[in-house]
Amino acid sequence: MPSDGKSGAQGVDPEQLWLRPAEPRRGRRPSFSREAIIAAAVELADAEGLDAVTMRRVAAEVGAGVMSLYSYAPDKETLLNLMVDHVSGELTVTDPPSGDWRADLKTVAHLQRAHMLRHPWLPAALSTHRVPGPNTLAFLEHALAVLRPTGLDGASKLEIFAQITAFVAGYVTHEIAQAAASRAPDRAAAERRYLAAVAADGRHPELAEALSAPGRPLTPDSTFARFLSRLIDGLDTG
Amino acid sequence: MPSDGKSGAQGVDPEQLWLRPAEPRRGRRPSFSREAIIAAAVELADAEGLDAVTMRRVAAEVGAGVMSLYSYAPDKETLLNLMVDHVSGELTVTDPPSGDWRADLKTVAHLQRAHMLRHPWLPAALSTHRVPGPNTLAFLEHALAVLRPTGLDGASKLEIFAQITAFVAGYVTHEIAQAAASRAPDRAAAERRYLAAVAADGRHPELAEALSAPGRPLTPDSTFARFLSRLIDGLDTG
DNA sequence: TGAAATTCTCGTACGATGTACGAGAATAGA
DNA sequence: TCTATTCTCGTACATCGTACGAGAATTTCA
Repeated sequence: MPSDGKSGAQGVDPEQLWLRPAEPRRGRRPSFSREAIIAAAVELADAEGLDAVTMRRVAAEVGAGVMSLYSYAPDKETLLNLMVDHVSGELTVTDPPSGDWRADLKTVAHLQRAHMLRHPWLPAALSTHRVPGPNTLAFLEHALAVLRPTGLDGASKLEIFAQITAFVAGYVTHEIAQAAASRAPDRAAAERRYLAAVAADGRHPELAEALSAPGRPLTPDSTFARFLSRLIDGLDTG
Repeated sequence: MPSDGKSGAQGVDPEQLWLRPAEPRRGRRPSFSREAIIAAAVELADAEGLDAVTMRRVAAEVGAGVMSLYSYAPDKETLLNLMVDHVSGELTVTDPPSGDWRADLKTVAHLQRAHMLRHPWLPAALSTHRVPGPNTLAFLEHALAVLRPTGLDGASKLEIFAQITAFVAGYVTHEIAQAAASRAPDRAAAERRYLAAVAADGRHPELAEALSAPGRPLTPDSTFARFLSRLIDGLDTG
């Protein structure tokens, strides 16, 4: 499924990427498949993070030469887009909207959060690679259906979906950083010591008090639900 | 202001970074300054984006050899942290909290948005480099003072500030992407054509309708204010 | 049945990046 | 003046994305 797809500007051309028919019935048959390459890249990212996804490592994983990858994706940025849409295939929604659009929208966001926690590289990849593929569009279609009862116009519905997604990505990014910090106790302790030192300098009384009276520790689940409710319950139709 | 600062784990050690006294009164005197290096890096990022900030280019800008930079910052990640805190110096707040903490918190968020629009690389840098320096902590101190009337505990106040910051960063990221798209008309047109093609395939009726009935175009300013209000007005003290 | 056209494979090579190393220059205290 | 300390920076290396082009596989056409 190769092609040269000349593109004048920078970035990824969605038409070249997603609307390409599978025509070539001549010439040497492909030894690999786009699917296998994407799957290998996703596996790498899941296991070792986005930085581990190099063309060389992906090629080694599928047993191909490095440059063979370029027959299946014109460049790495495209490969990242393909990865994002690939995992978005897990976001399949079976239930039709219930009619309670706020509840449905919260379900959408919870699905997204679980999805991003399963693929921790997603928030970072999403922030730079935003060419929606078929799986992403299927999920968008569902979100728009959920928002139908609001009677809002198209631009508003799209904006709400984009903002919810951005919110979830931001939240999960933060959540993952916290979790990583607690898995590196040395670093977390160093940060606590640093903040304590700052709080003790007398010029940060509010910080000092906040650190000395922390209150009950917050769980990511309930905090997420709380912020999400605030955001969604505040949405008004019209 | 150099040092070797051995750090066992990965990442940046906040104590080594921000709590270092200026002791060395022996040996060759520095030819440059941390300030000048950071300023040059920020200038580069403002003008050409984060990718333009390479050690070589920063060094050239300051008139130093590449490796001289490493006397002022142990590695590039540290330099990015320094850049973030450097520009956060612009976030100085003079007015004390008014007592209307919701209004004050909205002002905080609007300050952050203006700040990030002035330094479009900030959201990306923030998502990976989160070791708060003195300027960041000063702003945090102000935010905590703003939240005092809520009577919330420390962890909740810190969480609210983190979430507001994440929300603003997410919003501005999106806003910048939109603006960049409208500055690359070819790409925007290609994306529109692509979405129109998808909408015409019959399997995306909601998307088709959303695109055909877009409604009044949304301005970033008012959309931001609207989402922010939803988020903040929904916060309850208790 | 060739010959030509097409398509995929992948070794080699190039420019860019972050930074380790260590020799040399400058400064301070003895 | 000697020695310890601190900063400067040329060289070198591993790693990255990917351009190039020769060779292998397969189809189409004469």
